[in-house]
Amino acid sequence: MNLTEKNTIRVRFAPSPTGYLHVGGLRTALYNYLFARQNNGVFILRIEDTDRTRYVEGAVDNLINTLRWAGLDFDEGPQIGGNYGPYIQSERLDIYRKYATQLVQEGKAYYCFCTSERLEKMRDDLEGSGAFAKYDKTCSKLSESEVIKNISDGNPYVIRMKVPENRIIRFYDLIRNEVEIASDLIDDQVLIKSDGYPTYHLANVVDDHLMRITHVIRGEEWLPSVPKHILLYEYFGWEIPKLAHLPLLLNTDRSKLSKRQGDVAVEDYKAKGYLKEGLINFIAFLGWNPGDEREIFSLDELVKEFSLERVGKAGAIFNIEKLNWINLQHIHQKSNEELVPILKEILVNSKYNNLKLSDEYLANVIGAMRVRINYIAGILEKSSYFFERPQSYDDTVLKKHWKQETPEHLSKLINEFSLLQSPTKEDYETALKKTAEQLGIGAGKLIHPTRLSVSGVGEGPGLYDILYILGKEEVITRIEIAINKIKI
RNA sequence: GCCCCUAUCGUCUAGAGGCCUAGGACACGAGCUUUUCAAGCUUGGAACACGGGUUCGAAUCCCGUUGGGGGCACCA
Repeated sequence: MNLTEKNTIRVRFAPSPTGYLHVGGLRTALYNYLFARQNNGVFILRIEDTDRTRYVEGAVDNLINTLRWAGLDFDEGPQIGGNYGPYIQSERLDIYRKYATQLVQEGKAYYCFCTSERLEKMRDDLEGSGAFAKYDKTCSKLSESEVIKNISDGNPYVIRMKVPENRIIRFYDLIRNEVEIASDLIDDQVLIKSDGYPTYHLANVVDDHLMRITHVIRGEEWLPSVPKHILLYEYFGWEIPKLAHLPLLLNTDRSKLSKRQGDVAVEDYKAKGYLKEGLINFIAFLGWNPGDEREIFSLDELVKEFSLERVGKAGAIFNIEKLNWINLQHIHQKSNEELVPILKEILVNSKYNNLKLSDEYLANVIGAMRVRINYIAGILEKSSYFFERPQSYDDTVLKKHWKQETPEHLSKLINEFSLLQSPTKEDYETALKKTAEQLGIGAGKLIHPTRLSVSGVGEGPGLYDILYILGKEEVITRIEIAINKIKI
């Protein structure tokens, strides 16, 4: 290992594969990524799948795909490997056992044969006494022969770490500065579970050390367990990485961001047609800002500007309206053509999946709707008439703009339209205004009923844009249908 | 219950003792534009949780209170 390698900054994102990538997880991954990239460091993905009961099939691939979609490419991890693998904890069981056994031999950990029933009862008894329900260390007093007998009898066991009494454990956090916690408040943490898998605490410390992690950047929920980790680093004689605990992402009611109160899975936002640029930009600003008034950033710009020093300490509410606005700013920065693939994917997953529409048609639709939406699926929500004929006609618009004489006016308009040869938007406009003039009425008397006829609603892009996109034949057909269907 | 973290407009935040009659953005109101709806532009209202210190001077430092969040598992 040469000097440069030795000083390389190495960070990791270490999710558990319990389903989907949470937006909070995305932000943690993002901050790690930004920190790594701006320091020419290494960004590692490690899968923490030590809880077999929560493992979800396919979750690892899903996690990786979502991370890649967001543009957060990792340098070492599952599928791509690296010098410090394997990067999936369930494939490293022998490593954890080796280190746990070492601690037992050194008297820093011990076998525990207490049943979960006994532990539960113990906690129940302690409850109400006002005390913190800590393990009573019964098994730490077992003699070596008792331990050997238990093991040879096949009694299930865990390995617990010994936590010293009366010690104040101090540590420095890059975001929170000095933090101190009394060791008496820390339980004799289980290191190896009875199923042979390690707990988070052991696996995390061992892997961070073995993978040469220099900075641990993770959610604030881990702050209270840092002392356990510090103790483990001490027991092993390892250097403690720099720590940075990020403020939490919150629901509107200020509780930790969770399902039930809106979408929390990154893939849900992707499915709605939020741009990765928009989501990343928004999420970067939940807890960080550049210190000036700029708000729209690309991933590369974030890499340049990001700094852990500027990360805030208080939790931030995930405010979808701000996301919508930021996403729109990023939509502004894309051409219609660039957005076509996103629209296509949404259509494929919609009830319009059988439609065969040209890229040109879709680009035109995007051009017409792009300032009227916040995410691409909004096009289907607000202008389904580009994909199917109106199923109904808006009642309010009907009452306001559909008069006794309207059908007659529209018939005249259809005649005028039918004369046009491959009409442009301007041709439609000219034809409509000419018809209005001949009828001796204002253009509005034709515009509103025509819009209603072709779209079924009273809002949306300019009428002539809609007519142009739909095409002459379809426009005439739709107006005819409306004349026949609408009775007042 | 105990421990830890945290506290500027409704929301995201700027602010590192005087530049603050607290700035920006989202959202909201008004206007302009537009024979629709948006977008855009202009504009308005809106906050230093409270109480004590320290200091010539505090949103900024200290202490306490209150509020909020997180953690206390053979889950991560």
